[in-house]
Amino acid sequence: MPARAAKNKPQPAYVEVVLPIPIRRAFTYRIPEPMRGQIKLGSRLRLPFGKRDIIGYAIELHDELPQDTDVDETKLKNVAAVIDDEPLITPEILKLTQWTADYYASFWGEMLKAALPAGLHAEKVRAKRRKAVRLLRTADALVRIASEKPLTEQQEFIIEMLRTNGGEMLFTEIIEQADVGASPINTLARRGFVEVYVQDVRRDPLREAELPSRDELTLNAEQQIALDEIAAALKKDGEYKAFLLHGVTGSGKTEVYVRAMQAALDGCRSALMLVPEIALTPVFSRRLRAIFGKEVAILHSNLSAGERYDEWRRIRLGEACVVIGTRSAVFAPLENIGLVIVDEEHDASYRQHESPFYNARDVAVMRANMTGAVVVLGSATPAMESYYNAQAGKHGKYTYLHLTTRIHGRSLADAKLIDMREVFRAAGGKDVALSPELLTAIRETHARGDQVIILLNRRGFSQFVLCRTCGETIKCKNCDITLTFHRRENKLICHYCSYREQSPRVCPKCVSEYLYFVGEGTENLEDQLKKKFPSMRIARVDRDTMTRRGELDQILLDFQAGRLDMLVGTQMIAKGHDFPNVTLVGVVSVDIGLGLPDLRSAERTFQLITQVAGRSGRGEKSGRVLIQTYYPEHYALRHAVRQDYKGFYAEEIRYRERLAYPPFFVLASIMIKHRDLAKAMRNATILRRSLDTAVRGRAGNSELPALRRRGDTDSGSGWLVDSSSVRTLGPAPASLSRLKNEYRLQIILKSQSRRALRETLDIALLGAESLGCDMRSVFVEIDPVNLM
DNA sequence: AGCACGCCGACT
DNA sequence: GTCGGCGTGCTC
Repeated sequence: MPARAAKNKPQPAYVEVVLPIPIRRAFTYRIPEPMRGQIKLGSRLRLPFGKRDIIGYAIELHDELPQDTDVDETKLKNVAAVIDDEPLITPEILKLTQWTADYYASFWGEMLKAALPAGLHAEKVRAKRRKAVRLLRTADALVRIASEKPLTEQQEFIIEMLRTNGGEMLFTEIIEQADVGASPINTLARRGFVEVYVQDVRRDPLREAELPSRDELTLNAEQQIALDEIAAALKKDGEYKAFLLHGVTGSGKTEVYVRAMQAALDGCRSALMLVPEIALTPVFSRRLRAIFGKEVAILHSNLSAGERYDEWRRIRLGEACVVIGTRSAVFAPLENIGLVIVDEEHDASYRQHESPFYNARDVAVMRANMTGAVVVLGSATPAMESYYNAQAGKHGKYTYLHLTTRIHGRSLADAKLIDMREVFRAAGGKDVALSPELLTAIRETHARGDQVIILLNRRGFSQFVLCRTCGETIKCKNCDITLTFHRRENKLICHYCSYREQSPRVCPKCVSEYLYFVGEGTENLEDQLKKKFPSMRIARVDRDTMTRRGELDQILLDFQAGRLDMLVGTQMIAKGHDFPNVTLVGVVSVDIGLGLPDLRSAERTFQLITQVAGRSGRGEKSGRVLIQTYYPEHYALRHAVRQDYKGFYAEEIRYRERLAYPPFFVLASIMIKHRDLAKAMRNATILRRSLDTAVRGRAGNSELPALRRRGDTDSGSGWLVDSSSVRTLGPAPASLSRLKNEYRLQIILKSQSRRALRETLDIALLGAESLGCDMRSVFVEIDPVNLM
C-alpha cells in the first residue's frame, strides 16, 4: 500500500466505472494522485480502454481495493482525465439510470450516455443562422446552359436534389445527403444556378399562427376535482402518489397539467412533463413559454445539438424548473421534483426501440417514486396496464381521475363503420381504396369550406408487386417481407432495411408480363385524391415526406391556418393537434394492423381510431368520422366507433387474461440474430437450455411457493403455477424471421412476477455465455411489443 | 461496441 | 506468393 500523508482524510484511490458499451460489468481504475478528490460519483472520466480512449462514468469510489475483488492491482490502468469539474450526472440520475438499466436488462453505461444530451461535445460555434441554397433556374434554362458547358455529375445531382426538395435546402443538408463537398455547390453558385444565402435557422413558424385563445381559463367541475386531488397530493411534500388522468379527447387535460405544474412551482418544487414525440409542436411550446417564461426548458427532438445542450444546462444549473420534453427528458437533471406528468401515456413513442431499451412512461413513474413526487399519467385512451393499475382494489396502484365532458360542451364526433367487403362487392370485385360514401362526404365537407383528415396505415396499405401468372411476390433480398412499390421513384423499397431495386417489368421468377401492383400506398392515395378533387389543396404527411426539419410543423401550421384543405397521412396526424375546422376524418384501412403478430394490435387500433376521431369537430362545428374496414365486427372497431373505452377495456382485458398476457403476466423477449441460420439456432438452443436450468434452479430454491390453480384462465393446458414461476416459449422464428440479412429467432419468457423473470433471465444469460453462446447475437427486451 | 489476432480466397 | 475477408476474444 502506498504511503499517504496521514493527516489528511484518505482520498479515494480507486474508482469503479461503467462504460457506454454493451458490457454488464463495471471496471476498476486507479486514480492518479493529483486527481484524487476531484472525482465524484457520476463524474465523466476519460479512460484508456484496450487500445482506445473511452468515456466512462464513476459509479463507486474506494480508498482501497476491495478484498473480495478478483482484479489484479498490477493490471489496473489510471484514469486519464476528469472531464467535468462538477459531475453532469446527479446522484438522483445515477440511481435512476441504474434502476432503469436493471429493470430493462439493459446496460447502465449506455443508459447514462442516453441520459445526457446528445452532442455534449457540439462545437460552441452554434450557428443561429445557417447558409442555405436556393435553386435559381428552371429546368428548361438548365438544359440550355448546361449544353454550353456540361455540369459535372455531382452538380447535376445537387440540382436534382434541390428540385425534389422544393428548390431550397440548407447548405449542410446538401453536403450530407448528396455526400459532396462544399465546392460543387459554390461552383454552381458562381455560375448562377443556385444562390447561397444566410437564413435564420430558427425561423419562427409561429409567426403566422394565431396563439391559442385564452378563454379556457376557468376549469369545469371535473377538471377542478382532478386538479384539487393532484394539488392535495402535492401538498404532502415528499410523498409519492400516482394518478391516471383519463380524459376523453377535448376534455381539457392540458389545462389541468398546466395548473398542476403551477401548483408544484407554488410549493417551490420543480415539474417535469413528458409528451409524445409528435406532440411537442411550436404552438404548444410557445404557450408554455408564455405561461412559465424563462423557467421552462424545452427538450425538443428537433433542437440542434447545441440548442439541446443549452436547455439541458439551464436545467442542470437550476435556471429552469419546468421541463417539457420527449422520451429522454425523463432523465433531465431537475432537482427537487414535485410533479411528473406523462401526457398521452399510452403513446408508443415513449418506448426506446434500440439499446438501451426503456419505456419513459415507466421510468417516469419510478422517478416520482424514488423522489417522493406526484406523477400524473394522462390519456384519452389509457394503456391497458395503466387502466388496470387504476382499478380500485388490490391493483389500485394509481388513483383514477376521470374527465368525461368535452370543454365547451362539444359533442363527440359522429362515427360510422363502412364495410369494405360490401363496397368491394358493389364495385364488381374491383379493388377500391375509397368508398363512394367517403368520397361523397369529402365533397360535402369541402363544399362547406371545412377541412378533411384522411388517416391510413402505411404498413398494411403499401403497394407490393404480385405476379398474376405464378403468384410470386417480390421480396427483399435481406428481409422476409415483400418490397413496397414507390411510384415516384419507380422503385421497390424495403421498409425495414431500405434496400431498393428498380421495379421489374416482368416477373423475375416466371418472366410473365402480368405483374399486378396491389394496394394503395399513401403516395398513391394522395394522387387518387388529387385527381378526384382537383380543387382541393392536399398535403401528405408520413415518414418519407417528413425528413426535413420543421417541414411537418410547416404543414400542420398551413393546415391550421386554412391554407390546406386536406391532410393525408399516417399515425403522425392522429395525435394532439387542434384543428377547429376539421369536420371529417376518414380512416382508410388501419385495421390491417389487427392481423399483425402483436399482442397490442387491438389496443393500438382502438387507440388510433379513438385519437383520430377526436380530431373531428373540435371547433364549434360537430364532426364526422368514417372508418373503412374489412372487419366491421371486430371489437376494437366496434368500441372505437362508440368511443367506448370501458367497453373495449372489458373485452380486451379478458383476452389478455386468457392468453396470460400483460398486465397479468410480465413478458420478456430474447431475440437471437445471426446471418447464419445454423449459428442462430445453436445460440438459441444453448439459451433455451440455460433458461431451463435457471428456471429449475430457481424453483428448487424458492421457499414453498404457494401453488395456485390457474386452469380457468389459461385456455386449455390448465397448467399449475406458483406466482413466481417462469415459462419459456421457443425458440421460434420471430415475426420477421429474416431482417437486414439476419435470421431472427425469438424466445419468450412469461411470469407473473417481474422479479422472478428478471432473476431467471440474469442467471440464464450468464449461464448461456459460459456454455459458449455468442452473446453478441442476443438482444433482450422487457415488456416487448412484438411477439411471434 | 471497437479493435486485435488469426485463418482461407482473388490479385500485384 | 501477399491483401483482405470476418469469426473469436478481450478490454480494468
